[in-house]
Amino acid sequence: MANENTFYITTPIYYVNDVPHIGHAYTTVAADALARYWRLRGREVFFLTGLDEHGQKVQQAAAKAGIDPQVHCDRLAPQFESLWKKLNISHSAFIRTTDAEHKSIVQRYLQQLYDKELIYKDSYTGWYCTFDERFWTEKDVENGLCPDCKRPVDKLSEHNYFFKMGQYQDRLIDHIKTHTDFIRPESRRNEVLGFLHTQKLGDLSISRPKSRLSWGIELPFDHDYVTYVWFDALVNYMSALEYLPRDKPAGHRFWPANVHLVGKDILTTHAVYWSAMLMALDLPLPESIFAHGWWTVDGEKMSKSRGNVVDPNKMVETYGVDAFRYFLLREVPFGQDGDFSQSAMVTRVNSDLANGLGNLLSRTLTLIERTQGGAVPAPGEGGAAEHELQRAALALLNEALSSHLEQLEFNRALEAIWQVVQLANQYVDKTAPWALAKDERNAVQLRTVLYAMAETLHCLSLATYPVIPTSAQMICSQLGIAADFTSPLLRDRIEWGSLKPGTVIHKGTSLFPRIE
RNA sequence: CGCGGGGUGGAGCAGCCUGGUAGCUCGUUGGGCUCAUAACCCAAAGGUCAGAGGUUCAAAUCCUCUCCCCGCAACCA
Repeated sequence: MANENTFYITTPIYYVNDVPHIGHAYTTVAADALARYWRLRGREVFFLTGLDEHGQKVQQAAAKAGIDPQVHCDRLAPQFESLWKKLNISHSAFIRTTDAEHKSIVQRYLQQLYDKELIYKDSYTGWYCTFDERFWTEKDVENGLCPDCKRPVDKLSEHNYFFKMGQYQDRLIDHIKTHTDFIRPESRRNEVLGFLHTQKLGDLSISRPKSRLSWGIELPFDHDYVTYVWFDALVNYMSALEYLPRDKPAGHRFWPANVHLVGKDILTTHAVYWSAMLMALDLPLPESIFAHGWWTVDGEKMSKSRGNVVDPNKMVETYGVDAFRYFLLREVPFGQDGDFSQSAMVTRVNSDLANGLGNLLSRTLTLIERTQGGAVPAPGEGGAAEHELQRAALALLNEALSSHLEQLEFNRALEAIWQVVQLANQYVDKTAPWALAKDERNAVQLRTVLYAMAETLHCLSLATYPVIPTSAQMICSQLGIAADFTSPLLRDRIEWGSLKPGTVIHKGTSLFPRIE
């Protein structure tokens, strides 16, 4: 059972040789929103992301550039680190599989399994493409041709080490059946179950001979081999805990992880391989593996050859970091595929952010500035309209967080939060503070309305912080509230009335400028 | 017959499990307001819920068949 005071969330480690795209940004932003949320709730959060730096492609790319693979990795790693900075990602640690500590931990695990006779040597036969320097399975090969480069492949045998994964099939099925949240969303869970029910789970080839691939972690029990991706990469979720948390020795209190966020393409890897590995190592399985969907671009699959890869750096520069973060999490149910387009992006930003939340803040501040000398007024008793706004806003916001955000239903959470924006706008329209301001006899009523507007925004800042942290902070500072979002402001439910009358506002630049 | 998901106003979706006036966002049209980022608020138009058959007093919702789209089908991040 995971610790109730901690929260451990991971993204996959991204392949260092890749150019960061919208998919990388998506997973990482989602993880960040959850990490920020649980910190606000008062949990101790460990949020891990990082890089997978071994393997064929890195070795080849480095060779081509005539440099050492490690130097190659060191040159590429910053493009991810700088993107995370740009996207305002609050990860606790950044692991690289070439870290010396990671390598030795991987070796320790491999040795453990070898000693338990869960790893054995056997011959591996497959279809080998000399050009791509990789094996293909029977099914991949079409008419004896490499599916990638279309050159003829050869049937080749080589010795390799295998992990006895097959024996965990029944335990896996049982675990997935008895832990309904283990694989999410449910459709993916059914897929994995279907896969495990209809096929015989085989053992897993976990090594490559150095003669073919040298850029990897050497097997501790055979120096002629390196371990292939699985142990190297998946173990990062455990190894990081040993050397990256500030108080290293206690790092393991974060295990089992609360959520591994993954793309749907690597679900089997996590749900089946990683789980079997953990079982073999007698370690608890993660609480939950959540597979999100893919983004298409203008209705088409994103690919280098199509040249339609979305660069998150550009999105941040064009639309702003929070607008991009908001779009990613609002546009599509997490778990389903979605489509990205500039026009959808612009529509979202303008109607939800600029016209909605941004404009609400703007009209509130202007009214307070003009009629109250720039200080949040003390409210009067308040009537039915105020009570209804307060009740509905608190209900919606708390519901959005505790039942939607916590369930990774980001789009629903944001939808519910934005209903509050609409309610507030309706309230303003109905109470017409600009009209109240014309007659001194309505002064109390006016103050009540303005306070309600400001306090609604204050509540909104708390609820939106996980997704749009910079803007939430900005709402508070413009309202004159000294909110420290790094402290557990949300330890309890969002409550009404903590905004102090007399607070001096600081109307600044537009929260979200309209995009024309 | 490999397993699974889906086809709902112009666009994107919810509703289907637990049958009973078809809902949301964007867009369109008309009106209101003027505090606000030409934003906000109200209203209207627009759907035989892929097709056919069946169960039922009643079906988008349950059953059967057909057509179309999409995932999964492991050692490919």
